[in-house]
Amino acid sequence: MSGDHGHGGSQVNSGAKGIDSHKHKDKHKDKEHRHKDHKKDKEREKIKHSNSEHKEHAEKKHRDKEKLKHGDGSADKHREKHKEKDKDKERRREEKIKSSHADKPKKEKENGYVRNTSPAVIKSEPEEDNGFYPSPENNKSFKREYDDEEFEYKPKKVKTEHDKKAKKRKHEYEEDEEDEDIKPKKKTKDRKGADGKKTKKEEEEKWKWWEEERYTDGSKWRFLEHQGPVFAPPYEPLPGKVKFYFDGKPMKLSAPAEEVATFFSKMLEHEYTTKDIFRKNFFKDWRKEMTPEEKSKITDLNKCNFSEMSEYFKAQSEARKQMSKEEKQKNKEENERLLQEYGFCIMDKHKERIGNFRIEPPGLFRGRGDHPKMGMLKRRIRPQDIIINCSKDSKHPKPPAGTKWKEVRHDNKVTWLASWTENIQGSIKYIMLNPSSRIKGEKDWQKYETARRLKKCVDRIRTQYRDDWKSKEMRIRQRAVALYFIDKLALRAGNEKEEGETADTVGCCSLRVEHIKLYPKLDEQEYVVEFDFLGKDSIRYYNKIPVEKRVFKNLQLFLENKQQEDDLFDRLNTSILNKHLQELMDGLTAKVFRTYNASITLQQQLKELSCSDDSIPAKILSYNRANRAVAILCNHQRAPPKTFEKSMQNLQTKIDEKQNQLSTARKQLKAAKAEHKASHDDKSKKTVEVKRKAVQRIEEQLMKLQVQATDREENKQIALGTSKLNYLDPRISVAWCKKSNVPIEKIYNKTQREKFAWAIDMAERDYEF
DNA sequence: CGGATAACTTAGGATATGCTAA
DNA sequence: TTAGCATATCCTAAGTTATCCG
Repeated sequence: MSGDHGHGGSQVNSGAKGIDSHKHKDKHKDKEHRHKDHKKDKEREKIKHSNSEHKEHAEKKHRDKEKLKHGDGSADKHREKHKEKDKDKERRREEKIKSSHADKPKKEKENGYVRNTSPAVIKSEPEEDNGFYPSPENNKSFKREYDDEEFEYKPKKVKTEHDKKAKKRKHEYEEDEEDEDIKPKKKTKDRKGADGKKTKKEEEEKWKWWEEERYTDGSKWRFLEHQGPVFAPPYEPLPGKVKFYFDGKPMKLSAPAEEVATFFSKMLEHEYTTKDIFRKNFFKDWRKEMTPEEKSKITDLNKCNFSEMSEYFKAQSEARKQMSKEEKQKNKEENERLLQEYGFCIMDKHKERIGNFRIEPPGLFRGRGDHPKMGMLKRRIRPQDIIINCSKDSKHPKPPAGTKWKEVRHDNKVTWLASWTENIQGSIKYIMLNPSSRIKGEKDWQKYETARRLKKCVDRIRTQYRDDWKSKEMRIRQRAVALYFIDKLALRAGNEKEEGETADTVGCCSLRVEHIKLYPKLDEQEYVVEFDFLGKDSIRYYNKIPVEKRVFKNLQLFLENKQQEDDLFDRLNTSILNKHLQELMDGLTAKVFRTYNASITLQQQLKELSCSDDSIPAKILSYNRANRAVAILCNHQRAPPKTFEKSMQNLQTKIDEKQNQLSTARKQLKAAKAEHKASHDDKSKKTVEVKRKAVQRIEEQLMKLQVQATDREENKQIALGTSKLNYLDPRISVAWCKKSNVPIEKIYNKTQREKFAWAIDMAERDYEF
């Protein structure tokens, strides 16, 4: 059954990224489309969905698209609408908060692997909701018990007393409280100074959240205190000597206009400042910042000369590089101070690192790929734009002097500390914790547990979707073929996107006719499908893959009577797909397949490639190759580093040198041997040994270099980081390290070890995904 | 029920840091 | 000691998914 599902790597023939990755650009030239029409279209589509024939459906969709090309360019309407929406949002949010206390959890989703939560228990919750479900079968163990096979865990006894205390303690969570949770820290403190190895001790005593019980009521924390975000530094006007010229004449700009001009000048080197859309968007937004006089004068971007500004910033960054050691040190210390002050929060008695405590500075928006909004002004975020989230009983962060927060709320059903609405897409941005935090780690762990549950039923699911290829219902067939692609090719789900708001990219469900080509016969193979589309981040996915006859026939059917720009799966979207998946397995969604296939591939490949008597570098090469197979499967590409050729050359030079060294050493060894044969004395014997050792050492070094070269070459266009960080169950890697006697540091750097601390701590050598 | 959207994960490139060889 | 490069970290855009709401 699963024979069809090897993800060895060769099947993915990734196309070159970069230059050609944005080639689909002019497809939907006229992107000036309007909300209103769109709405109507959607309404019409509703009806369609329920009863129209497939053929009609496709045609209609197409017609609708055509229609979209004649809009009234109602940008203002659009904006107005946005405002109203914003107000609406806020109102809803308020209501939500108010009612959130009454809200009982609907589903015990928070712990995907906690499956046996009984409703009876929910009802019997005490008034003072402490967030844990009392477990009937209490265990005395301090460790959270989890069973790899069953994905259950039994919470230890709830300590209500403990929790009340926490509330009383309010602002004082000094480490010297008698609380058992923080005792270890106290010990550390005591030892400081007296013990030279204090940092090591501290690390040993890091909090093991994975040995504690989790919240099962949907709350994310009990107590949250932080300092609020760090704002972008205010704009510093240019020195008078740095001038901007319009139409050859110097012109002093007002501060707001000047600031926006500097954004542009800093990007002058980049190719995209030459792009029409970029320039158009920039100029439009820039003019909004100008005084009426400026506006009337500066009428044409082409007559603007930013070069002095550009030179000035180049010089500045050069100067920064040339800074003396002391200055650099000073900078570093300042950064460290900021980090210490704002980079941490207290969540439930533990100090946790914040991921992004700095507010995004203003600048020009650069979307990826062919983005219709590139060049627009990303406005400066002020305190009155920020919503703070913290617990009621915490010391609330202070807004900068003379300012106010937009709102301070206390919503413990979410994990963010602060949020604001960004002005380009109107989406919300958040300040959240670092991946090493409990709240992120638990979620990550849970993600892999869900994937492991998929492992257990994937055969059943595969059987089913193969069966569904034969369904008499079009929607079922489409669903089944899409799922097959998601499973076999690790495609993303592919939500619909609003045209004109973002780059034109697709995933599985949003594939269009133009993205695939069918070849009944290609070279030696039958039933080949060629994929060519831009996926997330406008990274090109290019792949030719033989599929089963039935899939092929279905695809032909789906394509009937459709235009290039019609949806391949016109009866499917991510919502339908995920609903179906949910029925197949609790917690199953499209992306779980990516996680599952990535992790299982790593495990398989490691088994296949590893050789126990390889040297460490060779083992690491094997690991990287296994990792690479996953990266190729998931299409994690990167632009070849600018210095790639050079660095390869350097490495080759080193190899050549090493080879010379080796032959010299070998000659010397030979000579020494001859010498020894002649004289048979102790001294010459020793020399032989020394020389032999030298040869061995150089051989090893050479091998290491060669391995490194291979690795680097193979990695030219492949990014390993994304899969390592997001798709590969870290316990597989940890177990492999233990089995292979490879130090974990060779696989995970410091940050990664912090993120995966839970896995490093709990996975044994025999761990199986 | 479907569209909108809040919340959160995943993503590649840019920039900073720090190590090594000259 | 420092330039040059490799690696780590930062940054924030772009996805997915569940839920909300009319």
